[in-house]
Amino acid sequence: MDTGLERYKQLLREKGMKTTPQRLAIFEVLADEPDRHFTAEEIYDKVKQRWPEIGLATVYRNIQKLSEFGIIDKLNLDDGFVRYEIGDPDRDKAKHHHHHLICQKCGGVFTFEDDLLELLEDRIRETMGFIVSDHEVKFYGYCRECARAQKR
Amino acid sequence: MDTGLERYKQLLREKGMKTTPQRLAIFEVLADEPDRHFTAEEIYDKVKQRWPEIGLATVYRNIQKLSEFGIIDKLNLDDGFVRYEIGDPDRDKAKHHHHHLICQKCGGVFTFEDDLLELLEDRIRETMGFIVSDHEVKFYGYCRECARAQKR
DNA sequence: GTCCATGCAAATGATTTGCAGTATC
DNA sequence: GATACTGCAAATCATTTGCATGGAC
Repeated sequence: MDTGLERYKQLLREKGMKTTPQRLAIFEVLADEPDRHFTAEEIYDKVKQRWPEIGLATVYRNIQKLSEFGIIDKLNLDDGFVRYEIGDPDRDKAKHHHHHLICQKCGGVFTFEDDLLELLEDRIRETMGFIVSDHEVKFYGYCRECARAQKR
Repeated sequence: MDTGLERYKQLLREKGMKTTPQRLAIFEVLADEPDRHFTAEEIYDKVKQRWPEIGLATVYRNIQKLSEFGIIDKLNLDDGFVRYEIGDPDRDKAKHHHHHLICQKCGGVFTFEDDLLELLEDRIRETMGFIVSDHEVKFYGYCRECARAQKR
């Protein structure tokens, strides 16, 4: 399975950055579980299983780079942590058709694919002259499970 | 002009909270400039002009309450500060038809009114069983001014 | 008079930074 | 071998909290 590792290595080379094992391990942790939304600390713990000597600062420094490169996406769930998830490997310059649904009961985070927002972005350009290049959309509410439990 | 002050006082009474001058001053700062997105520190500075003895902690404690009551809205622009703006005084239970456009060049924040998202929310309920009760939508890009400047 | 609220200072906790040693190219 | 990277510890900085005093009801 192509996890994008090679592409990542190449990108590092292009940028004059070195491919350290820690750096690759961090990437792999994110790439291995594309549906999770990792805290820096969670990434740290996960990487530590294979690289016990790694420091938390290294994780922070690298997720920052990863995020700059657009390889991972930042996500803020307003719980005091910045979270990260691996980006879609084959988005050229396409928008993220990817929103987050946050359950206010169980705290679960779900994703929803959609492209309705492009319509909205067109509308924004037309009426405001504002050119949208990215967006972040969060929906708060109750997931299927919790909504069902609530109804009784 | 009805700023909602009276309604706020009444709400405080109902909740068994006291109407201290600091508390009202904080509310007024937010209500006076509905289009601004205030940092806690900014609110503090503003209130300080009339109440020089006020403490920053008091501001934090009160905006937290205000936010719980739904009187002001939290807003995270990912710049390391939580921001606040006064909510729409006559939303009963209506959703916010109010999105934020953030210019990546000048840092300006604009608002855009729209109800297209309700369609999306219906779709989310139908396909995922997730019941949306609120949302936060941010668009990043270039404002009219900066887009124009960029083009040359 | 009771109880909530305030102001101050100290605590917290996620993230950043300085620096000396280490590994990659 | 030069330069970027790491790990550690210390620093930052927004926000929270403890506590004694003060004010609203």
